[in-house]
Amino acid sequence: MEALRVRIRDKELQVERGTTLGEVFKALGIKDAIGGKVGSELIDLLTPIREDLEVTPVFREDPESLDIMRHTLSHIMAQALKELYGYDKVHLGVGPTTEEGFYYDVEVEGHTLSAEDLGKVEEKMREIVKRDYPLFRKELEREEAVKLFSQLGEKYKVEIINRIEEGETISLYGQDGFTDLCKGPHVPSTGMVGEFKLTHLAGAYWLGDASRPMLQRIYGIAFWKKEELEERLRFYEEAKKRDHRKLGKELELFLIEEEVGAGLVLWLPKGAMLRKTLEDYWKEEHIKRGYQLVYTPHVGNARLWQTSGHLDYYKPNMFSPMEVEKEEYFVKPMNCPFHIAVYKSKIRSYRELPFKLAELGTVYRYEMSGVLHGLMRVRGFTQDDAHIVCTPEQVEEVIEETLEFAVNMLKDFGFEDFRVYISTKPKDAIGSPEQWELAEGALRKAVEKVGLDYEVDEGGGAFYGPKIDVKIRDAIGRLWQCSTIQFDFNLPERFDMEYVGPDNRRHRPYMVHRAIFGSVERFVGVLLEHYAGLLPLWLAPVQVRLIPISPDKHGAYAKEVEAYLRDRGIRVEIDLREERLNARIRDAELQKVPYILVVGDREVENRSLSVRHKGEGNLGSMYLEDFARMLLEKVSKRE
RNA sequence: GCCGGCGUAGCUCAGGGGCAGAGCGAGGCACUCGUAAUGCCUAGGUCGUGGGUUCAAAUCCCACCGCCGGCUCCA
Repeated sequence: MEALRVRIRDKELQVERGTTLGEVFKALGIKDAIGGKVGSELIDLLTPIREDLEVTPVFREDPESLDIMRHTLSHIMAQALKELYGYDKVHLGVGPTTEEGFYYDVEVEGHTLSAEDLGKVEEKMREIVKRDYPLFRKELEREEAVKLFSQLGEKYKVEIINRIEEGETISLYGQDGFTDLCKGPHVPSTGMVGEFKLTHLAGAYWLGDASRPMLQRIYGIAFWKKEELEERLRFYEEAKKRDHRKLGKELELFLIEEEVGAGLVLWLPKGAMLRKTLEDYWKEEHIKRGYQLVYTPHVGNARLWQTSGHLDYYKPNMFSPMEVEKEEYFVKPMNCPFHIAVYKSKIRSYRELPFKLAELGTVYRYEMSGVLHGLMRVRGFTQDDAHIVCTPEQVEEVIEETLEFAVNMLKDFGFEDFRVYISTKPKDAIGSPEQWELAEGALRKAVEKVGLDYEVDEGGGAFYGPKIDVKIRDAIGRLWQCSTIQFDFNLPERFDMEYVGPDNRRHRPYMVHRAIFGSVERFVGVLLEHYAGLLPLWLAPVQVRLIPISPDKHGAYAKEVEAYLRDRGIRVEIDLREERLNARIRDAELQKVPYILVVGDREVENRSLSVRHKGEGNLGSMYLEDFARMLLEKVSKRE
């Protein structure tokens, strides 16, 4: 019998081939291990040892243990479904773990699962957990496996088996009367799982392929500790409270309605004010940094979109054309062809480069109905777009400046935590290797110089050039894609863009597209969720709400205060309703207005204000002039 | 686009073959009030749209539109 060596920490053990990891741990007196790690690969206690190994035990404290336990829960869920709806009726797809739990894609013959079923399934799962069935693991030859799963009626599993590569082990896991094709790892018995809850139900194409059948996906979340599970559920509640669609309605910021059209946004007065503040700031910053602002049309001749290549590659996302004087026109899905037309309006010298054009350009894209989502995913949106045309020598500096600009602007909106992704050359790319090398090098150097960590998505770039994406982390930890800096080796060729160099010859420039917010609509959505609707003073559509205690007696003074503040650019609203003071304060609080000014006899007499701040509460009395000065100071500092 | 759920007053929602409801909001009246909801009265709905079943449809069935959760897509 062949002896194998297993190293665990400082211990080494000689074992027979086929001994399981669980047996090894037991022999070494290692208790409570959930599984083991070999390199970066997780194995479980049921896994037989076939070669010399160095194993690190995984305990409940280790984050990897969650993955093992969650995986078993997805099997327990599958068994529960089979027991409830019949072993021959439930056909299993895939059942992997997720970042916070697990799911299983299933098809239940003759029954469509609905939300009410989740409770039943959960109950059955708890039963299986309580019975504490031991799990078994088996290995099979391909033919045997195909035969077994064909007999079980598991058509999707058979398909998976046929996709497993030659030479790979085909393993089964199961408990009680349940067997599943599975790579593992698992906990050794159904009683060893943590706290869980089934959360929701959704459709999912088999293998993510729209031409394949649609299965039902049941999602669950799972943690070792009840508190962790509850914390996660609270997180969902919190996210729900911050939902920008809900806040947009409550704060009267925007409206999306059927009568106008799906995915088309109406900005209500308060939302429009917020947007204006944001856009004014954006424009000022761009002018400061040497960008030139332009305005371009909403539609363009088909020939333009032919030249740009959009009609060849992007047409499914474009709104249908309209005919104008026997020619086709398209509503723009992007601004680039127009900006290029601006660039090409005269011969450009190298002395003009880098040439930076910027526009808050509203584009329209035909998005599939199922993906629309509040302001985050719409059919008409405003890109904070810019195109930078430069020489090869300038590329590095341009990218660095652009990235630094983007990050600083996002910081001004209160975002501190950024994730940067660089996407490099894909297989079917255009452009020369030198171009790609220069561009990718510039992207890396820029990120490093700005001092950000980054991940590289090898081969994840567009065919026409590499890019940097910046994601921001919001107040409750979610990541949102915002900025993009994208090289384009395609359009300069297609549009035959040129500049005259110091050698008096014509050269092809480099061009980058870039956006900082990405889309103004989406960015406003992210801001609302980040701040839970309580926007910073400089962005708040209404900064001050004035409440005269008696509109009759104190209304005149309140109007005077209103005019004084408005003259100084402060966004102020006055509440003259014949309502109780408390009621009006409550309304202002619910509208999340940063400052509430109460004026009554005392204030009228000494020309002061009683100041109440959202969050800090009653701040006491201030003179009007002092208050205005303080407010303007805070606004200018973007507090 | 696909799967499932949902669509009732401006908003949040109840009702589920037999008279269309509540709270908030809106308008009116009274109260004249000092830091998170004063009371009373009134108006407001083709029950998403169209078709069908039925003596009778908000309610049951079909189609469409929209929304929600996902899948997919995002050169």
